[in-house]
Amino acid sequence: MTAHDLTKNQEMVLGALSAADGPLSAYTILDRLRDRGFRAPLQVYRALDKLLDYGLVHRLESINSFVACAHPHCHAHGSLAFAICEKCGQVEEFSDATVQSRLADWSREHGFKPSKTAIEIRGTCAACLAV
Amino acid sequence: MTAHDLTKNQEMVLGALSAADGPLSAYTILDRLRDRGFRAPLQVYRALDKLLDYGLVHRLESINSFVACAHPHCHAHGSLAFAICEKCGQVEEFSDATVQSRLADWSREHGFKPSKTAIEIRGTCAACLAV
DNA sequence: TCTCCTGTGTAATGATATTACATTCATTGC
DNA sequence: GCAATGAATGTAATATCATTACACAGGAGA
Ligand SMILES: [Zn+2]
Ligand SMILES: [Zn+2]
Ligand SMILES: [Zn+2]
Ligand SMILES: [Zn+2]
Repeated sequence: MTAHDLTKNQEMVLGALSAADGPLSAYTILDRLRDRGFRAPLQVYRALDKLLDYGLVHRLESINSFVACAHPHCHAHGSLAFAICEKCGQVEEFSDATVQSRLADWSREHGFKPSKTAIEIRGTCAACLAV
Repeated sequence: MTAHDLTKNQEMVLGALSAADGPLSAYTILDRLRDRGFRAPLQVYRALDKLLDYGLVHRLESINSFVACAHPHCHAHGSLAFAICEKCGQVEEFSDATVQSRLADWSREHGFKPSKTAIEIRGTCAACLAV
């Protein structure tokens, strides 16, 4: 895993996501970077595209948001799973080898060639349940 | 499972989804029902909300679309999975007990209370690979 | 230098989803 | 029957998310 050489915009977008305590929408990222020169959604989306390619950022399909990878140095990213708290917005990123292999089995058995898998559990996190 | 008494709008939306050969976006449904009196997105979204409640329709988070349940009579809908072909748009709905239980395990171990789970594999289906 | 490729800036547009408010309709209790 | 209630509907406006189109800037290599 080579350290990617990020451009200025990519650095800023990744910085915004890393600084956040939860996932951000593209437009929220834009707002947070306005005083650093960002003006248009496309600047954010273009940077996100690359960061997604590099595996430094993940997209949460069910909430149209993006989150910095929790384990960017570990390349073991097969099909990831996310637990998303609907109360506080916190996200836990995890992966489960059994889940991955079961889904891979299904794909093989059905002649389906997977390209990208989304596993997202929405609910309430332990901290919010404890309140 | 009691047969739900669908309203006129709900019937029409479900009908449009059932007649389609793949998932439809809310606005596509709207277009297909314009000559049956539909005028505004909200008419579609309201019907979809109920149909989702009843389990007659599923939402595909990763493509912002909706699909009629493939097994509406079988109530075994725990956490479903979908394989979505990016070439032809066909969707296969399935469920895997092992996947479900592994995700339930993770949730229990982390004190996370799940409410809705999305498992969506995008890729290329057997038919499209065969071309 | 010329060309190619990547990244960037900007405006406009397209696509998806919700809020707000008024109205209609069936059900229930009197 | 008739008022009260709650569910469903109609419509407009707005909010949110994402892409297309086009012009320009800079670096790498022929
Ligand atoms: Zn990650
Ligand atoms: Zn929480
Ligand atoms: Zn189903
Ligand atoms: Zn296909």
